[in-house]
Amino acid sequence: MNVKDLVQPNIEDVARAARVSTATVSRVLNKPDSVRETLRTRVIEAVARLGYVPHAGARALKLQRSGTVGAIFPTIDNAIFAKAIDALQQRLADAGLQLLIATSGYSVDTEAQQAMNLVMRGADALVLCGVGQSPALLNFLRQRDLPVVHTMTYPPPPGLICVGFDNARAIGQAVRYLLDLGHRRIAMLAGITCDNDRASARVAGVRQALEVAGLGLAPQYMVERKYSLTEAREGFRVLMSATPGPTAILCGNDVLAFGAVLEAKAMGIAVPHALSIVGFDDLEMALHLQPSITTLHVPTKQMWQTVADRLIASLSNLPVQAATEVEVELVVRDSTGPAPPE
Amino acid sequence: MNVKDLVQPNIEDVARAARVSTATVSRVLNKPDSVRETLRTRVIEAVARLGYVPHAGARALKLQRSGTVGAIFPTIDNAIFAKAIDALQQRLADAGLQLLIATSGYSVDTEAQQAMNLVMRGADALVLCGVGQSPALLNFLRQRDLPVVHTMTYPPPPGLICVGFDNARAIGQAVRYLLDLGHRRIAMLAGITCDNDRASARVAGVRQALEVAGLGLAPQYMVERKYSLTEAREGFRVLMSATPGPTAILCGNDVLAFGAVLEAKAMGIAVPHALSIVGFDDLEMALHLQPSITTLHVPTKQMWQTVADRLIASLSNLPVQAATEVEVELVVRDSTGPAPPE
DNA sequence: ATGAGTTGAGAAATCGATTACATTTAACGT
DNA sequence: ACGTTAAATGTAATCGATTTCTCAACTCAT
Repeated sequence: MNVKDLVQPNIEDVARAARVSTATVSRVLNKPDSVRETLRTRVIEAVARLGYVPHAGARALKLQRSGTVGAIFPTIDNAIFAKAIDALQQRLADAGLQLLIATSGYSVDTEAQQAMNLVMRGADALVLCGVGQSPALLNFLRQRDLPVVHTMTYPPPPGLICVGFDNARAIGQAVRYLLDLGHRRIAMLAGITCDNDRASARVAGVRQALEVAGLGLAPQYMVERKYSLTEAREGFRVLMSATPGPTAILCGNDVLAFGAVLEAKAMGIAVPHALSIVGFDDLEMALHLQPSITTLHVPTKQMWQTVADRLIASLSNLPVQAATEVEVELVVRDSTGPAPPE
Repeated sequence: MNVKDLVQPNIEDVARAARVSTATVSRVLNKPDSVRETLRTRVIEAVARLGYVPHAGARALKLQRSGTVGAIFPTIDNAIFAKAIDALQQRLADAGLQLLIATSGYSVDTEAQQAMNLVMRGADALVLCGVGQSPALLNFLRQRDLPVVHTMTYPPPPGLICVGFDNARAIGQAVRYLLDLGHRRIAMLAGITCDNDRASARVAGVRQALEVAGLGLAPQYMVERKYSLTEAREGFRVLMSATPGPTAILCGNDVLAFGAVLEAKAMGIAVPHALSIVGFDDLEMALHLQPSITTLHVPTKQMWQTVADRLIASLSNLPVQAATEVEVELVVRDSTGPAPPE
């Protein structure tokens, strides 16, 4: 028992060592100004000497909040989410909040499970990607009255708090840009749309913009692949095997675009002279690859800082703007150009 | 109060709803076989109906463990760490453990702070990168008798548990390979070595291998830059401005190598004919870029699964192998070739 | 039908930190 | 020096889940 006490000192051990009550120790730690100097230094010294660290579980139990925010990402193996986590974590840390991260692997069931997990671990609020959660999960969260911020989509269904952008409208810009360049045979290398409302919205946005121009997205001009270079290259080859081949390809995100550009180079297809390629996200690499990639710039850092701000406001019981839109704009680089002559 | 009860039901609410004691509810949740069928179904039904989720804080308080493992990475904005997190998380999840992630931004002070944070949040064990932690932190962890696994380095100082590889020896392979190709003017584009024992070891490994060959690493052939494409390109230009310029460049990791290759292309330097470039890590992109990049392959997934296994063993009080080495091997691709004639 | 043995379920103590409330100490004016 | 008031500190109840200990109920052999 004596040994155990040494290993994990609790507030009582500190109190004893400083010859004060536990209440005083707690006060020194939480509102130092309410304790007189002499005792305060005694307590601080005892804390340091024993290596005391408050037990967050006990604290959460008593306070009914954990100072923790949970976020569920589809994956973290994608620079766009890595940046998101960085931005979110920093902003939350400034407000004294700790970020708990979980991944769903693009499955709504895993997402629901992870959400439960985070709630159980005491998350005071949650961040979710998109608005395509399982109804059971959304009900559960509503029932618990837990602050939730949805992201990466806009506008949200009524009742949801959301910071994001309109995926369909954003990619529509790119479609119109390609149409203006004279492209008519436009294909799409999309992400997996199942369980992913953002990927779906991007496809829908392409369809819609093409229809406005009296065109369509033929089945052989539409391929879905996972977000990896290998998958992208393979999907690209499938698209290029259509006859006639497309003169422009819109990609579901930059990873797919990188794969497309790299495979085009490997196949000896000149980009942009024979084929235009457009990405989505504007990862760092998009600027550096040769050719640099025309893509839709998402203000990731700003968006996720805003997400953090909404969370902080929610947790302070301040009024929160339900829907916030961020601007996505087309960045024209070297991977796109006029449609080749017939 | 009634409303509050509805929002966050506790075990007592469930017990009341199922007309049993709280002990029975707990038993149903933790060892279902010890409760008779009739009561068990009543409890399960009540749990589902109320949307009850056990309070992890209260549980941790009573059980004196949280089922949680903390990991501190320098950053997550680097595919190598993203992969690491994925592998670690999955393996831990299989064992019923939740991963808590924190980042240090390559600062030992932040690392120590985050470690405290994770300990406070109840982490039952910790994963740290390298062995360059602050002495204060190492003392604290030893004092608390907390299982810690160090990674990405080998061999560890006595007393530390570690899964990793010998950074100096690994990069030594690459140096000898370049020497064999006839290179004599070999430069290094290193990561920031301050507070980073892995980056330092890689530099030391290059120095050592060059000295064995009777060569050295001249100051103008050595540059440190952050792990970003923009920084890498700038650092590359600095190295190439030396006279005479190097014929081969070893990079601290693949991100730096990507930057070097991209800038070489932009500057019209032929790789590998005029200049050889070697990376470290073997990220997916290394294979796909043109030219593909010669690099040191780190078995990331395997390594991190082993880390998870060591953690799980520690937490089960099983004996744990103190030091485990994984193999790093040179993967020769298109970014390296014979030294150009004088 | 009775008692031994077995199984199932409840009552209550416990984990560590916080804080309302009670009590002590200090400060100050007269 | 004394009382009054304000500030500082202590006492003990509380948060929710687990588990030991205890007791009740049931099975089965005699």
